[in-house]
Amino acid sequence: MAAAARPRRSAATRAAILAAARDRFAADGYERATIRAIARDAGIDPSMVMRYYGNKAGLFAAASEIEVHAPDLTHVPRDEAAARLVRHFLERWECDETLTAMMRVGVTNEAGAERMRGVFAEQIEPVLAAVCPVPEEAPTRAALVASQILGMALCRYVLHVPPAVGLTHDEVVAWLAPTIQRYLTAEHP
Amino acid sequence: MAAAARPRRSAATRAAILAAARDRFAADGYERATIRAIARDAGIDPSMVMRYYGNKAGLFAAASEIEVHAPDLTHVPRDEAAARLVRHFLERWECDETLTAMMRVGVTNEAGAERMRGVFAEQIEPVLAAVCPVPEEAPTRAALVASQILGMALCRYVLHVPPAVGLTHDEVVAWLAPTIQRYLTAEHP
DNA sequence: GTCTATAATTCGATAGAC
DNA sequence: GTCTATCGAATTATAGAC
Repeated sequence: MAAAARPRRSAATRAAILAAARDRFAADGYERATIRAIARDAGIDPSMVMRYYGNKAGLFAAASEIEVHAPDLTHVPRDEAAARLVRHFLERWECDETLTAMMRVGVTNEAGAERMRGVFAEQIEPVLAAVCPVPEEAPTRAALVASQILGMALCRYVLHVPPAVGLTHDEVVAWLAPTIQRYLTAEHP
Repeated sequence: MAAAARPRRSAATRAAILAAARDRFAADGYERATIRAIARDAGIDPSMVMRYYGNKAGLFAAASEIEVHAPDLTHVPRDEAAARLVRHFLERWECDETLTAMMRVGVTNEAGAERMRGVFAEQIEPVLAAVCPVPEEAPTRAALVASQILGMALCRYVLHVPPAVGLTHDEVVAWLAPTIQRYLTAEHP
């Protein structure tokens, strides 16, 4: 018991804070998610949040690190790329509420919007550019793809529009994939 | 000087409050748009807002009365309906910031989300149902249409994703209309 | 490393004078 | 009909004890 005698729980505490922050930001958005509530959820004192993350903005920045993990489409048959993409985002969205948090904050907070633009530019655009016939059209095509995928996520996971919620994964894929496919590879209209 | 002697400015004040509220809700969302700031913009005292609208929720309810004015599609050639719809919403969105306010609030506030679902059910669904071949498919098709239109509005007017902002009206219509047209009338996949 | 206590703001809402 | 004054509650953030 020389070195690790006293349990240093800082790592665990940090993780608990982050998890609670993601929950709260996802559920309430930036303004209504209070440090106090996050600390209560994490079972620690509000001042610990400040100690570890400086301030509320810093906490959000840490809690909203997004890894979209967009699938590599270069080795997918061209006519299956869109379906693969749609299914990926459905599953991604449903297993990680950070995406909902990012949406909630991105809509009401300029820093959040900037973060979403960053995710788009660094994680979405490059993946789609890899399968885009004309490179200089990639940003536009990626924005179109994003508009449809984010729009479905908005209706389904944030606004809870009943007919959008009621669709199965297969139905969403069947409806959206042809759209995405066209945005990806169809001739510029 | 019997009846209307003293200038009763209540109507003008009410209108000024509403206009300022729409601005603030659109710019800041529900939580950050304060009654004090709205009153300052309107050039009156904060207590007037309370007097006229009871509380903040009442003010938002009044400020977010939405009339989408979706065009009647029953007399439009079937293959032009989608383009008409897309162009209508582009123009509508750019001339009335209430729509942006509704989006900002709908994403972070349950009352706002309920209002958006109401607009969808009462103003969007019926218009699309009128041109939907199979009536019972109307809600699903309307939700798909909404997902694409709201998604583009989100990227373009709220998140300001550069490639989405850079598109002209004609380009947006050219890209989105075939999508909407398929959601409206194509055979259920 | 954790918590108590509190400073400094800011907000929604109310009471009442004019 | 409009404004002044203010209450009570909630927030972020800090200082410091243990």
